[in-house]
Amino acid sequence: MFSKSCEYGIRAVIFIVAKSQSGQRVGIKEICNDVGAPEHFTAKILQILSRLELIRSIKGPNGGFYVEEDAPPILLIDIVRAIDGNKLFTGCGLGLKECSEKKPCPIHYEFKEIRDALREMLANTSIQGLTNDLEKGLVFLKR
Amino acid sequence: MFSKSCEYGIRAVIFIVAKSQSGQRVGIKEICNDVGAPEHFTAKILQILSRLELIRSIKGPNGGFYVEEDAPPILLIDIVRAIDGNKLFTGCGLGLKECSEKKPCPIHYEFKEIRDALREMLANTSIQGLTNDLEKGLVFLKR
DNA sequence: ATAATAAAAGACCTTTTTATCTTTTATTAT
DNA sequence: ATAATAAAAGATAAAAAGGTCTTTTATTAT
Repeated sequence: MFSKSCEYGIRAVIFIVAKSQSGQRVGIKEICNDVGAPEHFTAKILQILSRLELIRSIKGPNGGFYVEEDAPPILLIDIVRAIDGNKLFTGCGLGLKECSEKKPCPIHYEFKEIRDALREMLANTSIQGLTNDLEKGLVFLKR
Repeated sequence: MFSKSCEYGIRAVIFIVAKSQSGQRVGIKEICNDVGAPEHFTAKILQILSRLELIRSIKGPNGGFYVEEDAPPILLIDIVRAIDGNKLFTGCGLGLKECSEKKPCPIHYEFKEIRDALREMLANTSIQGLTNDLEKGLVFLKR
């Protein structure tokens, strides 16, 4: 469904947000250890998110990744869009270049429903909301 | 969402079923022309479906691909399973190896809903049902 | 039997994705 | 200023997905 990049990205951001809520910055090493992701690969993904200012980073000692206290919630869809683009939400289910209400592919309407439900879900789910369960140990990020 | 293989496979089978309904067999060339798919690549996909007996093929002059009149409906999920496997229906949204009700990832439940809806849709949609709209020109397979 | 046709199979190539290793840049503490 | 730290950036490599080309096998019509 999502690319590896996106999976790592989401997992990393969940971890970063969780740590930020207790006021800590986290280094890429710790992130990748705790989230089970390849370090340099994930670093690049976080760079993208950092450039888009979805997350923040600071270099040097005591540096690391974090999100600001008063930052608006990060939505899953923000991360997916940033990393995988929005072909997932707009592309044809059968891979046709031209596929629309006017010239639909055979599964256009069936597929649209699923896609819309997915987009809705991603647009309504904030990372901040997910970290609660994580801290309660109800939910896991590794393995 | 689906792999290219799967997209080509579905498109090809829709075309084959449509032709079969008017009693014609179709060669791989005609299929790929009409469906806009790479020939040899698609041929291999159809071989897989043929081995699984989702579709039939006959070699030699007047040969080609077809489905039998009285064959049970081919469901989208049959094709997806045959080509992409069922990771789409069982895999974790965040790519965790271990992710279940007992040890859920942070988006386990949200993701499950979408995935189930997708599976349901694929399990309830038959190729035979899709070809009607195709013949009526309501729906398209190329471009 | 022979030639023609069409799928099956195999070898190979290209592109994209995923992953690693190295160097550079920015920041901090000493 | 210097050394240490940590992200950013760049180069390279491995793996997977996507795609092409050639040969083989089965079938049919002549």
